[in-house]
This record gives sequence, structure tokens and C-alpha cells, in this order.
Amino acid sequence: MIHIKEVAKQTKITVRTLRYYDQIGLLTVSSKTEGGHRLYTEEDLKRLQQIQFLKGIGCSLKDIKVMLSDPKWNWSNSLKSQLVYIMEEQDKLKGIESSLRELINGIAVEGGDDQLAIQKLIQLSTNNKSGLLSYRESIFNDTELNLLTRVPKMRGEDPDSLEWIALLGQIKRLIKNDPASSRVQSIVRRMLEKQMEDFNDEEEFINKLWDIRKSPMQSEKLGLYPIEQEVLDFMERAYEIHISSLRSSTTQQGGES
Amino acid sequence: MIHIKEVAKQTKITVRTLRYYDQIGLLTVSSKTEGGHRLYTEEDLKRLQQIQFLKGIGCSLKDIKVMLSDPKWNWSNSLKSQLVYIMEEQDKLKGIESSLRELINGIAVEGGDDQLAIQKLIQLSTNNKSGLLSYRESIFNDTELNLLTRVPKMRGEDPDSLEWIALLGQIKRLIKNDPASSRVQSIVRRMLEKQMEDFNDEEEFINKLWDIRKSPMQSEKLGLYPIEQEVLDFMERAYEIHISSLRSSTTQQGGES
DNA sequence: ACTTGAAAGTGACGCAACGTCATTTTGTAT
DNA sequence: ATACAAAATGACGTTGCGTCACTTTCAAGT
Repeated sequence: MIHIKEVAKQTKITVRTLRYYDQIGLLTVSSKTEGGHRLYTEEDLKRLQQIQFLKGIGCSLKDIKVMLSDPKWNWSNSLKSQLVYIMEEQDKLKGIESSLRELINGIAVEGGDDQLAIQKLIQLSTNNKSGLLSYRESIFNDTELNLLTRVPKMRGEDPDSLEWIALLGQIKRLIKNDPASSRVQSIVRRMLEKQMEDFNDEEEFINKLWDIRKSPMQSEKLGLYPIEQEVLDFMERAYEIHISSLRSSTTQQGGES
Repeated sequence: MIHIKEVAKQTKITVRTLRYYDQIGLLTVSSKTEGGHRLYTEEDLKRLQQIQFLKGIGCSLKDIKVMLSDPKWNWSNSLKSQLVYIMEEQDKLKGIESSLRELINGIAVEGGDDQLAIQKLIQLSTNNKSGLLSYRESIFNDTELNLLTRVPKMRGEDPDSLEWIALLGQIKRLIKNDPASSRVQSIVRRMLEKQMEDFNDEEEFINKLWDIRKSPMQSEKLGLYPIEQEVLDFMERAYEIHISSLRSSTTQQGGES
């Protein structure tokens, strides 16, 4: 049970803000003195921390209120859309930044004739506007469509998708190396392991998918994350090396794992 | 001399906004009909374009008013300070972005237990503000501090961090299984492989880090993502099983990788 | 018990840049 | 002259508080 000023001191939130949160029902203070002075409990402080955190990642007070009041809130989704929003804002700012640099440089180039530089830039920016189009189609049977849902997605949040993305990222970084190197080979092995875990005996489907992958155009139509031809070729070479090394060790020892 | 609706059509500025600009004196319309309807000239349209452009690079209407009213305005200086402001905004957004990624990845690792992930992150972020750096420096020497930057981060978006997150998430999902099972063991092996790749021969550092990890309190002080004792114990058991199986196969064949 | 000064309370206005009614006038075609 | 579109004006809502202005309550000293 602490007074509002203490809370303000501890949380670095102003008294006005605390009263405002109370007013809009974001943090309804749990008890008051008979005179009406607000008294905050430890619970209230925890909620305040959550509010501060969520505000810090750019959530509006209204959203925070909804989030905290619903115990079954889908955090993952809202955080992702929040991330998308933040990324868009960054893109906007990047655009503004380049406009500004252009303008500043322009003024320098024009030797101080600010008006001229500005006129030029305004002309440029007003002409720049043009549009983009997109479209797609699909071709698969029902069984395969079902299997397709288990294919890792670039937008996935599950550990499996994440690991695929991570492995792919590493492959791309190692593309200048020898596909037979131990680092590359260990990644390929891990990929095959995961493939076995996720798709077990669906070899036919796997092969079909790989064929599609190898055609960038088809991959794009299917909404698969585009992988450069170079990377695909590299992966296939590494894969073949892995297979042949497996075969040679198998013929020598007849082992299995 | 065109009517307000025509102007709105041509400039894509709403009628309301045009009237508002007139009201605040940003664009005082040059002539009106006797009935009071606004009539815009070519001059007015040019000024409108300038206003739109300056608004586009993030200037406030108040600032624009000042800029356009002063024919000797120092554009270069104000644009530079505007650029500084824009860069600061971008930094803010980058900070928010990494917090969001941390939270999203955290939720993925916790396997959907949103509350737990959020609690952990809030704890981290509120503790972070204090003497994190000094604590780090008190524990590690310069070489180790350098190595520390290569430790995967929960907020990372690089493939390495993502794979660690993915592996950790999988471990958590498999915690009810036998630590000797092939799925668990293959993850442990992959973790060790990555450890070798990222830290090569820094065994001492690795051991030090693992000791810290095993102490939740120390981990928290260092800003490491909190992992439950249960999970840590499970990983250690799996790790020991892996080591002993390695030893037994080594003594039989005398191999190395 | 009484006084007093600090702290807490409750409105209410202001900010930026308009959107969105609601109501009244003006312009123009028939 | 009438009707209807378009324009004008006014006022409130939005976000997250800061900043008065004025009143009431708390806790301590006498």
C-alpha cells in the first residue's frame, strides 16, 4: 500500500499519468483511503511494469488495455503485426532520410540556391509515384496439399520453421566454401535429419517439392520463399557429396542410426 | 481560379485539409467569390506542392509555415536538423524492433506459453536498465567480453541465433522424453557442433558460460534469456549421455572429427 | 484538539492534424 | 423561381498526457 508519489518515484511514471491510467480504466487502483487518496499494491506495480513494457514496444494504451484484460490474448499474432507496423514505419523513415539527403546535397550542389534545389526535388518526388501488381495460382492434389501445411514456412514461428530458416541462412553464408567441408556437411546432415523427422516416409512428396524448389518460377508461384539458383545448386552438390559419403561408409560397415 | 473540389482532386489533399490550412494561415487563399467560396490560383497550387513535400519529409505544419514565410530561410541547417531527428526516430524503431523480435522468439521457445515469455522478458527489460555493463565487466576480461558478442541473442535475427532458439524450443518440447532418445541426442549433437563452429577452441570460455547459465541468478544479471532449471538439468543429462556414447565409440574405433 | 503546509484530489484547457457529423449558405441549371 | 449540388462554418473526437486552478485530505507539531 504505497502512495502515488512513491509509485511515481519508483516507476518513473508521472503522477498525472498514473491518475490518467486510473481514469481511463487501464490501471484501476485497487484501494483508496477514506478521503479518496489512491493506494497502490504490489499487484498494481506489476501491472504498471507490463504497461510500461508494452508502451515501450509501441502499443497504444487502448490496445494494452485489451491485451491485459483478456487472459487468452493471442500475443504472438498481435506482436507480429506490431512488428510489421514497426518495419513499415522504418521503411517510411528510410524513404524520408534519403529524400532529406538528396535535398541537402541538392542544395549544396546548387551552390546555395535553395529555391532551385527544392523546386527540382519537388518535381522529382511528384513524378516518382507509380504502382505495383501481383498475382498467383496453385496446382496440387488433396493429399499433397495436406502435406504442404507441414512444410516449414518463412513466416513460421515454430521451432521447426525457425531451424530451417536458420540452416538456410547458414548455407547462404557458407556458399563460398567447399560443399564437402565439414561445416557445410553437418548442416546438410541436420537438414536431412529434420526432413526425416517431419516427413518420415513421404519420399515422393519430398522429391516433388524439391523439383519445384529447383525452379525459381514455380517456387514463386507456390509462395515458397525464393532461394537463389546459386544457393540451390550449392545445396544439391553438398547433398550429393553427403549421400556418396554415406554410401561409402555404409558399404564398409553396414551401419545405421 | 479553380474551386476547392478541383484542387482536392488534383492535389489529392482533402477539402477539409485545404480549409484547415486556410484557417491556420498556412495557405491563405488569395481570392474568394462574393459569397465566400474559395478560389485557388496557380500560385496557391505551387505553394500546396511545397507544403506537401515538406510534410512528406516530416516537417510540422507550424514549421512549414515559418519556412515558407521567410524568403531568407536557411534551408540547409533546418534540413540537417530534420535529418538528425529522423535518424533518432529510426534508432528508436530499431530498439523497438529488437524488443519485439525477442518477445516473439521467446514465445516461440516457450511453446505458446505467452504469459511466461512475457514475464521473462519484462523481468529482463526492467533489470537491464541498471548496472548490466559494469557487472559484465566485473566478471569477464577483455578477451571474454569480445567473445560474448558472439553469443547468440534472443533478439537476434541472424541464422545462428535463430537456430539456437529453434533448438532450445525443440528441447523444451521434448523434455518429457528420454534424454537418450535419438531426437534429443541429435539436437544435442547439433548444439555441440554449433558450439564448435562458433567458439572453436575457446573451451574455457564455454565452460564459464555454462556455469553461469546453470545459475539462474547470474544469468539474469548478465541479461541472458532465463531458462528453467528443469530444462537446464535435462540438457545436461542429455549432454552427458552424448559424451559417454562418444567415448565408447571412440575407444572402439579411435576416431575423431 | 487545532493549525498548518505538503500532498492529493478533481476538473478543464491545450497540443497536431485533421475526420466526421450537423446545419446553413451559395452557386448554378432549369 | 425552384431545386439540388457544392461550399462554408462550427463543433466534437482522436492520443497521451502537461499544465494550470482550485479544493480537500493527511500527518505532524503545538
